Formats: sequence, C-alpha cells, structure tokens
Amino acid sequence: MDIQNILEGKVKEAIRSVFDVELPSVEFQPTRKDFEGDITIVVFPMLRYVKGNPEQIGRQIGEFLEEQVVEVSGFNVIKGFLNLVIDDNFYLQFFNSVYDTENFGYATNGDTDAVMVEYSSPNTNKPLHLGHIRNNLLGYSVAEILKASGKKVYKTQIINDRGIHICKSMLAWQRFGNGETPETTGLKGDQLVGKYYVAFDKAYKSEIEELITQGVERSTAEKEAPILLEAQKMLRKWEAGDEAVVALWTTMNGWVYNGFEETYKNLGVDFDKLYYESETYLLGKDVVEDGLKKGIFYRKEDQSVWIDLTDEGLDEKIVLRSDGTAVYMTQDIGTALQRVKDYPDINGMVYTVGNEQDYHFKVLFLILKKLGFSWAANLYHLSYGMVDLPSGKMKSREGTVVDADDLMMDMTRTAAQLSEELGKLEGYSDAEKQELYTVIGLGALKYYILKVDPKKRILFDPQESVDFQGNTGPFIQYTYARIQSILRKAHNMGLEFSGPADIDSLHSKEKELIKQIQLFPEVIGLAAENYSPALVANYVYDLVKEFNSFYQQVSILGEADERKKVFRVQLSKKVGEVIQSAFQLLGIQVPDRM
RNA sequence: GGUCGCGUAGCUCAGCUGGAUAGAGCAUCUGCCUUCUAAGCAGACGGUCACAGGUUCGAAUCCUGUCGCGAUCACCA
Repeated sequence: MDIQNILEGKVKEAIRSVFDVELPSVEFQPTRKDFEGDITIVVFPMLRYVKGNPEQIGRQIGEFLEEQVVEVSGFNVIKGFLNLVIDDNFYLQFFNSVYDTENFGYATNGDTDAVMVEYSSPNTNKPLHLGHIRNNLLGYSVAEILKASGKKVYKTQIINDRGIHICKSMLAWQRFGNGETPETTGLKGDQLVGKYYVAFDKAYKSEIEELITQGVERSTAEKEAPILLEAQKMLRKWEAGDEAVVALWTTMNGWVYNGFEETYKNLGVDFDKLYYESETYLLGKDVVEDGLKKGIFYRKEDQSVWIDLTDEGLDEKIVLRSDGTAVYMTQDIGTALQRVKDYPDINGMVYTVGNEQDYHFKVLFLILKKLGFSWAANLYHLSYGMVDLPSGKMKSREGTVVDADDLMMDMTRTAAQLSEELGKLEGYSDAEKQELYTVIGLGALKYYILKVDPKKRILFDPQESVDFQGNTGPFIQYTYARIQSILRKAHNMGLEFSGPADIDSLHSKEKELIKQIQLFPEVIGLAAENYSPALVANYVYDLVKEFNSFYQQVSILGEADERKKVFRVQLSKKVGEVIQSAFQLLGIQVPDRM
C-alpha cells in the first residue's frame, strides 16, 4: 500500500541483485521543490555496505526501479540523491481512496486504554488570564489530538477551591464588600471575587507599611499584619468546618464557577470530569504509609516522611509534614490514584502545567513509578513557557494581567473592525455577523498561541494585538471560506462532484496538494507523540499556502475540460475538509463565509 | 552555586528520526482585483543558525564546554 514500503523492498532487491549485499534500511525524504521528482532516496548511508561511487549506485538503483516498479516513471541522480518521479496515477489512486473518507487522517481502530488530560486547574480567587488561556488551549488541543490518534481521552481539571488564597478574597469581601453580589453589580462572579483579592492585597500592603512606621521589621510585618493573621484564622475555621465560613466559601466559589463556566464556553473548551481540591487535599496519606512499609519512603526523627532521590540526581523530598498533614506532593499522589480508581481504563495521564513546575512533576512521576503503578510509565508533563508582557511578568495581585474575558472581547472587536472595512458580509444579520467575528477573533488568538512550540515562552504585546495576515488563524479560515464559496458555485452550476476522479494527468500544483494531503495522518501521529499542536498548525498553514497558490494560478471553475473542472472542485473540497479537521484539533472553528 | 529549558533574518516563528543552495509571515520595495472572495498571489531585499570545539561522507539538528535569557532548588501551592 504505502509507496515507501514498496520502494524499500525494491531498493533492497536492487542492491542484492547488483552488489549481492543485504541493506538493513533505506532512507527516504520528500524531494526538494527545486529538483525534479517526488521521493528521494539518499545513497550515502548505503556506502557503508556497498563500495563505489554514490552517483553511479544511485543510477543503477534508479534504472532498476524504473523498470520494476510501475509507480516509478522516471528518475535523476544529483550527487548522492536519487530523485524518483512517481506516476500521476499513484497520486490519483490515493486521492480517490480517501476522497469519500470521513475524518480522513483520524485513526480508526481505537485504543482500549484511556489517557486523562488535565488542564486549566485554576485557583478560585481570581478570574482567568492570558496564562490560563495558553494552558487551556494547549490542554484541549492535545486532548483532541490524542483522540484523533485513536486514544480514548478524559478531559479533567482540578479546581483549587480551598486554601489561603480564597480566604483572602472572602475576608476582603466581608470587610469592604457591602454585600455586593454578581447580581447587584452585574459583574461576572470570578471578576467580583478577583476584585476583592486585589483589595485584600492593597489592605495587606498598607498594614505592612503602617507596622514599619511603628518600627517593626519588614519581614516581621509581612508575617504579622493583622489582616493576614485574620485570613489564616479563617482558613483554620474552614478546615474545622465552621458553618458561617463554609457557607461564605460555598457562595463565593459558586460565583466563581459561574464566571469560569462562561469563560470556558467562550473559549470553547470543556471537561469530562471535575475534581475539587477541597475533596482531594487529604488524599494520599495512606499511600505514603504503604510506601513506608515498602521502604520507598523513610521517617525522620521529627516524624516527617521523606523520599531520597539522590540516586536519580535529585534531592530528598518531603511527602508528609511532621504534624502528619499532607503537602502538595502527597495530594498529587493521592489524586492520581483517585483518578485511576474512578476510571479503571486509564493507562496514562497528561498534566498541562507551566514549566515552573518541571521539577515537581519529575519528582511526582518518579515516586509513582517507585510505588510500582503500571500506568506510571505513561505520565507526561505538558510543560509550557510563561506568557510574559513587554512590561514583565503578569501578577494577579497587582492587577498587571491580561484578563481572559477582556482579551477575547478585544480580539472579537478587532475582527469586527477589520471585517467591516473589508465589507464582504452583505446579507448577513447582525447576530450572524457577531458570531462570525467571534469565530475569527478567537481563531486569531488560538492560532497565535498554538502555533508556537509549547516549551517556548511567549512575549505577548497587547498593543500590537494579534495579526490577521500571513501565518495566522484568519488567513486559514479565509481560505476555507473561499473553498466553501467555490463549492456553492459548483453546486449552483449543477456540477456533479461525488464520484472518483477521472483525469489523465495532474497539474503540478494538483500533485503538490495531494502530496500535502497525504501527510495529514502522519502529522496527527507525530503531534500525538510529541503532544504538540504546533505541528498541526504549521502543517495546515503549509497546506493552505499550497492551495492559495493553486487557486491563484489555475482556474478551477473556469477550466474548460469538464473532467478536470470536476476534479479541481473535488480537490478543493478535500482540502477544505482537511483544514476543518486540523482546525478541529486546535479547537478553532471554521466559517463558511468571511 | 546545582538542575532543567530556550538562543535561527530588524521583529514573530517553522525546520520530522543528522542530508542537497536554512524556510514562512510581519516590516521595506516591485508587479497583479472587468474572470472562482486581494484577510490573497508572484517577486526583490534580508542569515558567520549565540560562540568554540568534537563525532560524521554530511551538523541549525547529536556530544562537550563558554556566554546570554528564563525557570526551579520551602514541613507554599
């Protein structure tokens, strides 16, 4: 089936018959655009087994292949590179075989094992910001890519709904809130709660300054500011189950959840299962006991429990405090186990968390492996770089963040403004226009973030906003819309474009397009293997570039030859489908018109 | 200081398991809307792939070292 396999066998055969040597493998690569040919065989690696002039060996193989393999219709040799010309028929056959395939590129035979993908995982004391957007987009997209590669996927987030951070917001709301609610203020719940988190910080800072003027050391003042002590007291009350505190906590978290839900909906991400830290923060202690018995952990004199990872080049790490309470690590161990308990088919997990926690996850995964869980072999920390602003790091407490809701609205507004200027949307209702602007604005934002390697840090300049030209979401969406326009016209012309393509030879642009389409399944596999939406983004951009060049240089609907015309429409349709599929993997919608 | 990541055109980024003359977009310049949507196309300009060694027939890619930027090394999460 696969041309490469056929060729590999034949090349080995050629070498065997001419030189009487067995080759272990053959190296292929797509032929560079500036040379004639489609597939290139690199002769250099063969020189270890076959003595001689690479150019001559290449020619001998080429002659053999041209004679013996129907798909090979010609060849040329340049230095050690044997460029093979593949017959148009091969590409046509491939095209016909996938033309009617729905979800072309997606793996069909599903894996019985499931993988759980965690992303977002916000604190409930403030609204989502640009950093969360990157997290959400990455997590969601990787989940979609894994699904497309044949895996069963559960999307989840752990909501950090307890701790000192939410108590700070609660306390500030009690003090300065005057009973404000989302209803009375018209603010989104998460925005309202975030406002009080900032208010807390302001009050805290002024108390520190106050103490310092009274002659207290700064470090002491920071620890003993009354409002902070009060917040800590509140946390203890919460842990003791104090009714009033828990009631307030429930109310305010409820506001935040409503707000988050709206943001997630706008962003287009969702979850199959939610975990709440308030329900999981005590987990993991029993596992630690187990680990102690197995000798994986050890207890120090003060009763705290540790693991020694110095053999692995890491440090010693605490897993249980001397007072017997859990640390972050303990919780994460317990939560992982809980997930496998809830979904027994899980055989791997992906954690979408910023790269400042690289070390933490390295340790966590190592511990889980040492504890002997089979699924621990398939844990992946989807680590990504920070999103920084030209002014520096974003800090929620100081209000120097790019708010997720604001940003999405800005992008939509920019899209609207641009569309108005271009003025192509006559006949659309205001509601339809608004929806389209959202699709485009979010397309720009999502693509902008997903096209860069997750590992790299992003410098986000809100002033310059996000481009709509070149390697961008809207450019790709635009191409898709243009294809839909062709299909509408073709339909109106009464063109029948469902059967197999029936033409004699391919235009070079057509051939290039089919080659590009052919790569899609491979790209999905690679993206899944590397947990990298960027591979998909850059692939679809190449496809779109190729299509635009085709579109601009050959006539599709104006082609005189009826069979060619039909084929070109079919080809355009398939390109549209691949664009749509690829964008689905990125969580980006695609418009019929723009 | 130890560990991890990053460093490619003026700017933002691609570059798959090492392969031919390192690719896009933005910006600057030149053409192209009476024909399928110009958010486009064709082209020009722009690079000692941070630096120095090494492995290899062949290195942006692999190894070592140096420099720069970032993160991390809590009985915080």
